[in-house]
Amino acid sequence: MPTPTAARQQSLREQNLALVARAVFDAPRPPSRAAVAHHTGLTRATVSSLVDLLVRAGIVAELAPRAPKSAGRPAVPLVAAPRTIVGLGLELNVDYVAGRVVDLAGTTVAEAVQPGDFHDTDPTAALGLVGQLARALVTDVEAQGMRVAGARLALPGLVDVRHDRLQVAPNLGWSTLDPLPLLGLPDDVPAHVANEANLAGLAQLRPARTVGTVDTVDTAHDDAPGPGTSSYLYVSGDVGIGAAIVVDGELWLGRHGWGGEIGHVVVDPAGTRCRCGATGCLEQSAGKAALLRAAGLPSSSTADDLARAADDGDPRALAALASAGLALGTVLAGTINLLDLDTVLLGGIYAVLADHLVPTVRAELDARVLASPWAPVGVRTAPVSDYAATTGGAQDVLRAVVESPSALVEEARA
Amino acid sequence: MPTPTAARQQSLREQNLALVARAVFDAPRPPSRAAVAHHTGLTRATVSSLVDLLVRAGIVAELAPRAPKSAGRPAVPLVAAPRTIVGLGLELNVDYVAGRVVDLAGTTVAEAVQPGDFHDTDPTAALGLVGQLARALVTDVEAQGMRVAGARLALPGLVDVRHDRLQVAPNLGWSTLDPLPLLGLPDDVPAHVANEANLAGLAQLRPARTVGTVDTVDTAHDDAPGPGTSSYLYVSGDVGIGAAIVVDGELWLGRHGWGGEIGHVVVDPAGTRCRCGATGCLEQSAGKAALLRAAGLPSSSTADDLARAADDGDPRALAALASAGLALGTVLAGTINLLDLDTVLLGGIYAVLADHLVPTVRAELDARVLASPWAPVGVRTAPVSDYAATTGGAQDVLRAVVESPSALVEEARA
DNA sequence: CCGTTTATGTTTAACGGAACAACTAATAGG
DNA sequence: CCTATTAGTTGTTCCGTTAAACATAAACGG
Repeated sequence: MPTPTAARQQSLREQNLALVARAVFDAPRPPSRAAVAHHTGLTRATVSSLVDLLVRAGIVAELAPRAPKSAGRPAVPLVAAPRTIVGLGLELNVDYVAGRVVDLAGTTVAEAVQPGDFHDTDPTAALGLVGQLARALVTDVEAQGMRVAGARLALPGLVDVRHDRLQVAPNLGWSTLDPLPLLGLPDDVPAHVANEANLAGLAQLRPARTVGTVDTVDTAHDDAPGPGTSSYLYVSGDVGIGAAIVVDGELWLGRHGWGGEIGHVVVDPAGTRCRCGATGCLEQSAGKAALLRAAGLPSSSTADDLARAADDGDPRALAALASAGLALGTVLAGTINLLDLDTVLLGGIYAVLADHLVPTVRAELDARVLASPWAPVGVRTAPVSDYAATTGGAQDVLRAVVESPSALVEEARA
Repeated sequence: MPTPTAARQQSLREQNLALVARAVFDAPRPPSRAAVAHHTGLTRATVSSLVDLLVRAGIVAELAPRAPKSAGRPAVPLVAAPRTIVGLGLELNVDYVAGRVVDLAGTTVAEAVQPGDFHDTDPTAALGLVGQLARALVTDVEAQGMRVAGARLALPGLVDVRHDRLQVAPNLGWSTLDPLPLLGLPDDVPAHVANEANLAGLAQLRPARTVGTVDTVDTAHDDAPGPGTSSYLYVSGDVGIGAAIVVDGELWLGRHGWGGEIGHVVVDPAGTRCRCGATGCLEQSAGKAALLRAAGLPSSSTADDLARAADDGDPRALAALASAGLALGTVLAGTINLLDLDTVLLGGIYAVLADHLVPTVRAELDARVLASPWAPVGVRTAPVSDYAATTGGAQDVLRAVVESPSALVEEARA
């Protein structure tokens, strides 16, 4: 929701700074100032002036000129500045806490994971642990001269993004909680809370090009949603089932940030009772627990165990996956009928089980989506999977930086 | 999606013109230039200059100064200009064609309805009839000195808004069709096609204050969604079931404009076969035909007949409504879980049957919406009902005018 | 009755930012 | 070495907003 407010000269700067930054960030290869000018419609003069500001603010960096291949003055390639401004993504989930620091180039510059079992534990202790991990990451990267522009804490539950409050997290057994103060983050790191599946969905937008602490050659992901498909539905299966609705690169949050609770969409009104109090929720048909139970596996098994059983031809495993795929496909079809999205990305345990689920899901979508004859819905495995919410959280911080660079630009000028 | 483009000085004008126009249009009472300045954050000088342009373009009008009650120079009240720029909403439905002309003040200045049965008729003839009706309306209001800024044609089917094409309209028996050329509208009236339920949903945003061709005293609707609830889900029941997802006053269209097809969301995968080819669609549980059949009424009956039967205590009618309400509530709950909206408006036959449906729907929402303990979902009757899509279409035209007034402003200056 | 107060609306100069055009820079190719 | 070509910079102009002074029109209060 673009807050309708008075547009001043400064707004032009703001908007054009963001425009230029996006042009540099989204270009397939490092563009010159002239290329940016051509792409944005701004004049070369204006672009030069804006790029200078972005460079001084540490948002954009110049590369050494490439050996020129054609006539004319060689261009100065521009890239997203590496290791200057970074975002911090944090995640507290049922069986681990994790943090990841990502820079503007999309590189993970630091990360930390700590396994645990946080079901029914004390929120103060668990969030204190996240805070400890986060502070360690912050001091680490700040010692390397980077600046942490903000933090996002991903939680598996209903999160009121307006007030940064957790309403309820059934899988943690928590409710009504203000998590941020418990983290003890430095005051100059503005933090927000978000839903885990939402942030994980956001991470799919720009699959990291380089991973690790050393810059390496770009390894473009093949099955990454390329530019143009910046609208999709990301579905993440685990204990619960969450989703992210991403439209034109922006997350759908709804009025409070409670959007995407696909796990509690009804499959069968007469179905089994769900922890949420209702009956026949998707979670009861295609959640991890339901899957393992139907496959006859112990509840401590992993999605990999189930995948192996299915690969080995275990009939119960295959039946469980067929049934879950049907339920998932039914709900996805309804969602697509409502929202007219053209791509579904499967994440979490569904990414692991994709081989067995995708055919069923795809068939169900083809049969039930009214518009599928004219625009078939694509079903793919999500390109980013491990601790995706931390990546998404960090990227969300950086997105905010790129969308309104003037704060940093102003600061750099002083 | 705000197309990211270079911001020039002119963009400031554009944006601030729209800002001022909205401020005038949305104010509870005619505001002065100073009030607009205060509300928008612009200076009085800038507002004056912008208002002058809007007045000259025929978008805003000055009223005679009210007798002042307090000290200071009396204010000049500003209002949306009546009877200058108007929008034309057209609708072709199964049993009628209709057209409505609405001005910027929200007043219907001309309308025409012609009953008929267009099921399985020739599209060329039916659309020709709409065109005839439309041209008559245009010449009528143009003779009165008004200017038709554009037209919207509402159709009950899948409409590709990008290409103004009708993909399929099951209830009309039509498919793959470019309707606009068949209307024969004047070239200076830019027209677009849209889904009927989508436009009807848009009409709920600003219930018309005055109806008829003579300006009368404002009759504010009590159950109108006041300002602040410009986000809601509108559901329209008829032969088919359509919906409009309205967020912050804007319609959710999806990638192609096929959003809101709630009628084909699955209620019961094992249910009866639907015309769309799938099974157990909501339309088969809560559509008009299903309702009448379950109530034991002839298929030619109206919603009013059913309402009367229920009022009289007819057990079959009551059972039919209970069952439909359950199905509707289930699907709405899933929708709210996905989208986190806080209001549902019932339109079409559901408005007529509201007394019998609302309790069931509300109970289902309370039980199945995960977030309902923290933000109960409101269920209300849609304030605009008769030929709502024509009103919504006309308003959509005018919305476009207000959002980018510079075209008209430029023209007025020449 | 007339100055004072108060609020509305208009005029003026100044400022900030983008466009435009002319310029310099750096290279390939003949 | 000269020309064509492309990249980036510099100074000017134009445009829209702001800020502040000014004009206008009423109520208020002696």
